[in-house]
Amino acid sequence: MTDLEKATRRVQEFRQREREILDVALALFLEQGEDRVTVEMIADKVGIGKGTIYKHFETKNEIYLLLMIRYEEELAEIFQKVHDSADKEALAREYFRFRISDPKRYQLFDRLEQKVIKDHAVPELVEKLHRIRDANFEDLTRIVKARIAEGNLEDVPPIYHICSAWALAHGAVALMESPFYTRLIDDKSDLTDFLIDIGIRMGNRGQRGK
Amino acid sequence: MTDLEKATRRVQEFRQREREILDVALALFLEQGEDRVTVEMIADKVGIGKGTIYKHFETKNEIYLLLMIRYEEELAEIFQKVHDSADKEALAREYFRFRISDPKRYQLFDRLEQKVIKDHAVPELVEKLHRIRDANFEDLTRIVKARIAEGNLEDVPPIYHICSAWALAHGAVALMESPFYTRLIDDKSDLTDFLIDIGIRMGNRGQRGK
Amino acid sequence: MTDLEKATRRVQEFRQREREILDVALALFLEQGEDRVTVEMIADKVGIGKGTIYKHFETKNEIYLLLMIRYEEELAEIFQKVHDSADKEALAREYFRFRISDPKRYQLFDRLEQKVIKDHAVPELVEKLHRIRDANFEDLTRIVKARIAEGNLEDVPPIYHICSAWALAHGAVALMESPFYTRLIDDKSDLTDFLIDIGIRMGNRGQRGK
Amino acid sequence: MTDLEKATRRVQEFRQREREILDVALALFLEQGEDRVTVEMIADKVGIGKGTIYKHFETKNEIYLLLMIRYEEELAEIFQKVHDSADKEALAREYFRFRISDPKRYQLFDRLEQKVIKDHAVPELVEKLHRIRDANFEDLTRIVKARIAEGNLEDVPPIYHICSAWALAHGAVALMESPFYTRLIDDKSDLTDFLIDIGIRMGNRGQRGK
DNA sequence: TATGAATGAGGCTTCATTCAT
DNA sequence: AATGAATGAAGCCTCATTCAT
Repeated sequence: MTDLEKATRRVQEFRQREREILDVALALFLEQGEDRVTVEMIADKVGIGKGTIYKHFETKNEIYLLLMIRYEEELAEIFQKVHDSADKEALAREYFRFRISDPKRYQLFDRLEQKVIKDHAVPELVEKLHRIRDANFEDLTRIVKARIAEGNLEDVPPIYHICSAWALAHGAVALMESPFYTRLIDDKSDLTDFLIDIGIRMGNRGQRGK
Repeated sequence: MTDLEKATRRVQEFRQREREILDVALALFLEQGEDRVTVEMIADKVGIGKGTIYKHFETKNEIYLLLMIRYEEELAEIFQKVHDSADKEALAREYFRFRISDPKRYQLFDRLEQKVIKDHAVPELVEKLHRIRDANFEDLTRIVKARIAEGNLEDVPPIYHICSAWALAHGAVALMESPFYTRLIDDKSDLTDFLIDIGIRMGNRGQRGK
Repeated sequence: MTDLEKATRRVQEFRQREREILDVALALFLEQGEDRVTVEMIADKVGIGKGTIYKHFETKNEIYLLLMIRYEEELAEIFQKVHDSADKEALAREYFRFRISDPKRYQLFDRLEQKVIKDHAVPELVEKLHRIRDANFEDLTRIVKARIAEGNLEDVPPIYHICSAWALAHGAVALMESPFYTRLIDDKSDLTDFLIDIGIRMGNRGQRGK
Repeated sequence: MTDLEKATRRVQEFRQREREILDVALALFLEQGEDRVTVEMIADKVGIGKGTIYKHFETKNEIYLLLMIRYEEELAEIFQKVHDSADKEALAREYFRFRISDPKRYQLFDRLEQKVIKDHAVPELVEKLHRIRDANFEDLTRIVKARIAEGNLEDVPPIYHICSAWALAHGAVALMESPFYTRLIDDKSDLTDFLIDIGIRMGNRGQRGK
C-alpha cells in the first residue's frame, strides 16, 4: 500500500468516525433529550475517549449544528430528485412525508435551533445551515410558482403556500408526538392521511370561500 | 381585627405572592428562556429571598407546571364563554386567536411539557393538567359534533377536525417565531389571515376532493 | 437582638469569610504558585464548599484582582502616613521596605497582572486597580517634586526618579527570590542595605558624571 | 554519497529541525505567552507532526529549558568577546544592553525558570543551565575584581556590584514592559539612557555617602 | 415565615503525552 | 523517523436545593 493510499485511508477512517459520533449523538439526543446527554455519554457509547470527540468537533454546539445541516442536506436531496421529474405535485407529498416521517428528529432540530441561536454559537455553521435552507427554499418557490402558473394553486404569493404547508407539517409533527393527543387517536395512519390530504389541497385554487 | 380575619388576610397575601412569583417567572422565561433563568433571578425580581420561593413551590418544575395549568385554565374560560353562546363558529376563531396571539408563551409551554414529562416530575400536577385538558377537549368535541350534525363540517371523527386545527395553529405559531421565515414574510397580518382562513375552513364539508 | 443587628452581623460575617478566602488563597498562591492552586483547594483549606467561593467571587480571576487591589491599598496607606510627615526622605525608605519586605508576594502580583491583562479579565476591577495606582503615583510624584525643589534630587522629570526606584526595587525583589543568586549571597541583609542605599541615593543631585 | 555522508547529513538535518522548533517555540511564546501555546501549535507552525516534536524533546518543559540555555550561552559569547578586550567598562555596557534589548524574551525566561523549578522538571538540564550561568558569573566576578583593583569600583564584595547591576537591569526590563509605566513615559530612550547611566556608575567609588 | 449562605454533583472543555501505523 | 488520532486527568464554573437562624 503506498503512502498516498494510507493517507487516504486514514482520512476516510477519520470521516467515518465523525459520522459514527454524529449517529450516536443523534440517537442519544432523540432517546433522552439533548440536555440529558453529556459529551462523555456520547464518547462512551461510541467507545472512545471524551477528548477524541473534541478532535472532531470544537464544542457540543457544533455537534448540534452538524446534525441540523445533515438534515437540511437530506431535504435538499429530495428537492433535487423532484426537481428533474415533471410531477410537481409529488413534491408536496415527498416534503410532507420526509418531515412527518421522523417527528422526534424534526422536533429535536427545532429545539436545537432555538438553543443555538440564543447562544450565538458557531455562527459560521449557523450561516451555512441558513444558506442550504435558502437554496431549498428557492427550489420550493420555483415549484410552487410553476403550479400556480398551471392554475393548480391559488394565486397568492408563493410563500403563503409554503408557509401554510410548513405550518401544517410542523403542527402535524407536534401532534404525533404529543402524549396528550396520541392517547386519543385510534388510527394514526388514517389521521395522517387526512392531514396530508388537507396539506396538499389546502392551497388549491377554489378552496377558499370567495 | 379578629384572629380569623388576620389569618384570612395572611392567606390572601400568601396567594397573592404566589401569583406574583408565577408572573415574574413567566416574564423571565419568555424573555430569556427557561434554562437561563435561575430561581435566584426570579426571587430577586420579585424582591424576596430564594428560600421563600421554596415555601410556595417544591421545585422549579412545579413552577413550570403551575404556569402550564394556568394557561390551560385560561383556555377553559374561553370555552366556557362560547359554550353558552349559539355561534359555534366563533369558537374556532377564538381558539385560533388565543393560541396564535402569544406564540412565545405557547412555545414556552410546549417546550416545558416535553421537559417535565421526560423528568417524570410532579406527577400529581401533570395529571391535573391533563384533567383540565381533557375537559377542554370534551368541550371541543361536543361543539365539533354539533357542527357536524348541522352539516357544516365534514363527517369524520371529531378528533380529526380538532387535530388538524391544533396542528395548523401549532405550526402557525412556530412559523411566526421562526427567524428563518419571519425574515421572508413582508406582511405578517395578511399571512395570518390566510392561515386562519385555511384553519377555519379546512375541515368544511365539501372541501376535500370528491 | 434586633433584626437590624442580626442583619448587620450577617453582613460582617460574610465579609469576614471573604477576607478568610482571600487570605487562604494568597497563602496558597505564594506557597504553590497560582496555577497549581485550584479553586477547590482554596475551598478545602478554608473548610467550605467549592460553590461557596463563587458566592463571593465570580471567577478565579476576580480573586487575583482583589488580592492585587488589597496590596495596592496597603501601599496607599503608607503614602498616607508619609504624606503628613515632614520627613520626605522617609518615604523612599518606606517604599523600598514595603516592596522588598515580601518579595514573593510582590512577584506573585507582578505575574498575576500580566496574566489578568492578557485574559482581558474583569475589566472593571482592573480599572479600579489602576485608579488606585494612579493616585499612589500622584502622591509619589508630588513628594519627588518637593525633594527636587529642596535641591536634594537631581532636576530631571520626577518620573525618572520614580522609575529608577521602581526598577531597582523590582530587581532587588527578583534577586532575593532568584535561586541562583541567593545561593551566592552570604549576608542577605548586608546586601539589602547596600541596595537600599543605592536606591535612595541614586538620583541625588551631583551623583551622575559632571 | 557514502553511507557515512548520508548519516552525517541526516544528523545535520535533525539538528537543523531542532533549531527550527526552538525558534518557532520562542516566537510563539513571546507572542502569546507560554501557557497559551500548545505543542500542537508549535508543530503546526514548523510544519511537522506533533509526535515529531517528541522525538526531539521529551517534554514541553525540556523545550523551555533548552531555550533558556540558549539564552545563557549567548550571554557567554558576549563575555567571551569582552574577556579578551582590555576595555573592561565596555562589559557593563554590553551586559546591560543585551538584557534590556529584548525585555519580552528576558521576562519570558524569568517566568519559565520559576515554573520549571517549581515542577522539579528535567533536573539534568536545570543543572546544565546553572553550570553555564556559574561560568558566566565567574567571568563577571573576575572583571569586577579587576576594576576594583584598578580603583574604579567601590571596594565591596564583587557580588554586590553584580547584584545591583542585575537588579537594576531586571527592574528596567520590567519597567519597559509594564503597561502602567509605559503609558506615563514620553521619551523611552531618554529614560533608558538615564537608567543605564545610573547602572554603570552606581557602584563607582565615591558615589555613596561617606 | 422568610432568608440567603452553603452545598456539591455534574457539565464542558483543554492539552501534554502516548503509541500504533 | 514521522505522524496524528486517541487519551483522560484536571480545571473552572453553574445552579437547584437545603437548612440554620
